Amino acid sequence: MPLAPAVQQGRQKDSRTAILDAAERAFADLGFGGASIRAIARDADVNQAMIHYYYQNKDQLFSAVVARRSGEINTRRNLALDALFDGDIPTLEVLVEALLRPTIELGHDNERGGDAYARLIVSFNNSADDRSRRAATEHYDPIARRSIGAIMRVMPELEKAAAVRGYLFAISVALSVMAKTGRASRLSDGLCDDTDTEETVASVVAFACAGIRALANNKQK
Amino acid sequence: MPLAPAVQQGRQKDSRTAILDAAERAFADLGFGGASIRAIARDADVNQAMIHYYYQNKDQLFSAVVARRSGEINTRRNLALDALFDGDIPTLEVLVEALLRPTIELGHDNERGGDAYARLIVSFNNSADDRSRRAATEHYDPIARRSIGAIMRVMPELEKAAAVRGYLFAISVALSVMAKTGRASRLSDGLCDDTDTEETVASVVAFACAGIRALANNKQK
DNA sequence: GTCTATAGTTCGATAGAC
DNA sequence: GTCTATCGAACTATAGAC
Repeated sequence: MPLAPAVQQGRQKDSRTAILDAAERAFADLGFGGASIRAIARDADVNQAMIHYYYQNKDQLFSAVVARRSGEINTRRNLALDALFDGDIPTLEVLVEALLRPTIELGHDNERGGDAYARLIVSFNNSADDRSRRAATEHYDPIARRSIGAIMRVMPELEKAAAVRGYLFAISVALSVMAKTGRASRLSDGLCDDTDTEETVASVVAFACAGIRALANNKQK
Repeated sequence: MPLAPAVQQGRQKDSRTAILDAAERAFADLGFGGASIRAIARDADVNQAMIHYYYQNKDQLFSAVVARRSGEINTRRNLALDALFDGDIPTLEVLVEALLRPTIELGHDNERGGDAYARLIVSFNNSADDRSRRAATEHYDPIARRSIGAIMRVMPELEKAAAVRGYLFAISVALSVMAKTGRASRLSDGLCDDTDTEETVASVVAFACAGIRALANNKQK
């Protein structure tokens, strides 16, 4: 009796996500160049040739890893922005929390491997090679533009250059918090462990909002 | 007539720094795993075997790259801290600027290759592999502890956990500014190019100080 | 879809001549 | 110190059987 198509499809999907999960960890921990398809296949418990069958080559595998996560973050952010601006203009705190929460929560979701993607996004967000630039531009520039526009609506006195800076500064803080691996607790001798998601969100939001307001007062040029 | 020792020594030193410069660019652009000793040797215009002769292996070459820059930053930061606390307690703005300026200025010093090191430091500061952790712990934890202590002296009402967070947030903003490669100007349609070092320092300092003060008001736990 | 086998590169590191 | 030559291992990607 041949395998039912449903079962085959189920196994396909499992293999595909197992590959993405393993690739995400590998790219995050070893970088694109340091990660090897062989090791990813071993980690995902699939045959090496399957990775080429599903994703053709290493570059497209990398793209698939980024696309999966950015899609989720962008969807959540866009929904939050839609909801925020359908009535009164929200406060800066509410807006910034809506922007940063999806990112920080994903980074704290270790069960789903969010910690690995956190390190990965920090890496390509700060790298200058073509592959990294493409990932950032393609997957994150549109939502960045919309977010900057939202900040300017909430704080009309902020010049555009300051709003861009404020957004980038806030995101960099949120990303580094996502990717931090024991550095906070090491430096504080265990006093500050960053495990508590709500406490982390509150700290980052407070820090970023005060910073953005300071950029409004601190006249540039 | 044999070569004079002075000439030989001069060439040695040039080769060593040429290797470090090329390695810094390679590690920053391609990651540790993606960089190859062969390509570094080609870029530095030295024989491949010379890299092993001077630095034994890839890991020790990486260490040497990090040590060269961190030594400079740490020296400048320690001198600044010594000077700041020999009389009255400085303001938070003065302290934060003293902490961040060496880092930001190095990142803007493209002629000396500081932009490459900027990307490199962001990379290992946010990575979880042993090599990156070792680089961060060994070269930057001591000055980080001293800096956190200084922040607490300037703001006695700040709890230690908040001071640690404030320091890490401020550093992450400064580092991401160093490493940013056209993203600010792309998102602002050229309005904000981050070429002006003084303007950048002023923005980051204003943002970070306001953020740290907000952490003091925002009672944790 | 799944696998083996392998072609074709490139890598880090070393040995040894000069 | 500087170089060539090379070993042995790892890599990406593909061809082709089932």
